Amino acid sequence: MPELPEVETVRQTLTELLIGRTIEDVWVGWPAMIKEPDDVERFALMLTGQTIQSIGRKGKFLKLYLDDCVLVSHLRMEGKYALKEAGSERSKHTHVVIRFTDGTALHYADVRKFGTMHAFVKGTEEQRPPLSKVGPEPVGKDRITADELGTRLKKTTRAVKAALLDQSLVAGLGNIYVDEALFRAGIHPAVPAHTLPDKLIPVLLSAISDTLQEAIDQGGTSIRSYVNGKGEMGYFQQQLFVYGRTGEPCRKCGTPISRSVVGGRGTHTCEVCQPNRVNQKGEKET
DNA sequence: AGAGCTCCTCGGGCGC
DNA sequence: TGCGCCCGAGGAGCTC
Repeated sequence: MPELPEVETVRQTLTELLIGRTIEDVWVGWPAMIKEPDDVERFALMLTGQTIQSIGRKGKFLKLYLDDCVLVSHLRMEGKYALKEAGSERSKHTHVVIRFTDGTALHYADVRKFGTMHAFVKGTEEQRPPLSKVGPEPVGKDRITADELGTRLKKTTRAVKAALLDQSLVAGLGNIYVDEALFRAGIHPAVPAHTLPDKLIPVLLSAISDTLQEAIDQGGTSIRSYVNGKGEMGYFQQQLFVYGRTGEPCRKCGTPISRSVVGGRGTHTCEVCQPNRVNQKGEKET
């Protein structure tokens, strides 16, 4: 499932593959995934004749910059891009095909049909949803500061995991990396965000940033079906501490990894390495 | 503010 | 063993 590191890897591979290609026409087989403009014909018309200039990313959104417009794409659970020869057969789950003038075509496939695409006139995209709602980046030179992260976490009583999954609080974390980052920080996912001690905030930010950057360096995590724009798998799944390791020994202390539900999401923890402060006070059982 | 529902398909687990 | 059913997986937008 693509989170920030997978989207960043896709951004890098699509950059290699697509820059300079000019769109001949656009086929849409599942109109519901086109969110802007609301008319699919106009969506296709906006892209036709445009040349891909560069590809950016904001949180988990890809931004394909064309001459006059920007294509904003979210892969959600299982969205995938692949560059093919013109005339290549569409798979059962291919919902958008962008044909280029040079005889190649970009296929977008998505088994669950959860992915979305928006096309905006260039320059308006950051002011409009969905990009206007995306919070600060957790990696890179412009990443959120520990002070800012602390301020934001103080404002909510939700479980820290639920808060970190909120893309408007901080961008890019999904279910895999939030569990991994909280393990590395030694913080239990169910701890209410506003109760986190100040001294733990920089520890948490480093854990988030390091986890995501290491995953980017490994080409992402291939848990279900993720591949980058070239069809290659990632390797970070080999470094996971807790995600998907229910019952297996903790890599730090040997305690079996537990599974619970926090904020409605399957959650993986080492109950020894990640003490639940609420439990320690005896106020609430997990 | 935040919990709960919705979208969607597949595959795993279960019962017979 | 084989078939068919049900439910869980989950990001983000929506409602209440």
